[in-house]
Amino acid sequence: MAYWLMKSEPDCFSIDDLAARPRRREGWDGVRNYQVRNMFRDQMKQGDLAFFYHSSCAVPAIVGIMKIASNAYPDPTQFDPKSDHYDPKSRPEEPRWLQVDVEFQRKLERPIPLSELREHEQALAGFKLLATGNRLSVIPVRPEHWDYILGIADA
DNA sequence: GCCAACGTTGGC
DNA sequence: GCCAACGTTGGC
Repeated sequence: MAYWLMKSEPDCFSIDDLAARPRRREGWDGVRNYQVRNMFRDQMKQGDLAFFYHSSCAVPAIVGIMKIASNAYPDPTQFDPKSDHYDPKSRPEEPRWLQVDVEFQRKLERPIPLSELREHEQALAGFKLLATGNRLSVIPVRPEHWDYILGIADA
């Protein structure tokens, strides 16, 4: 089983929004980045766990945990002309973009701000969230980093 | 295949 | 709102 971090702007979709969904599940749609698409397709599996990260907001932070509730499948918004994520170049018989379903697990005891994670640079060496210029909305998390971050949350 | 221009992300 | 970093596009 693998661990991940997935970003969302809370003004758009927050962890509370996920917790309020029927069955606490939602499709993680709208990803339009090939690297993330490939991670969905090749590496992410149902049953994996992911941190929910709030980005582009007053206090960017890891706020909770969700479970990957499906394997990758075509993102329906790419075929919807009314969607902000519509991609006219993608064809249903050859979908370009994938999504997974996610299911709320729990919030952390407290949000762990990015600024606080940076104080643990040494323990979290190699964690791509802390790399400058990182813009991927889905990031793999090494098991030891996952455990370490949970330790910060409990402290 | 190169690379300049442009658009987007996301922290601050 | 600014700007650095990065991805994508398109001309050649």
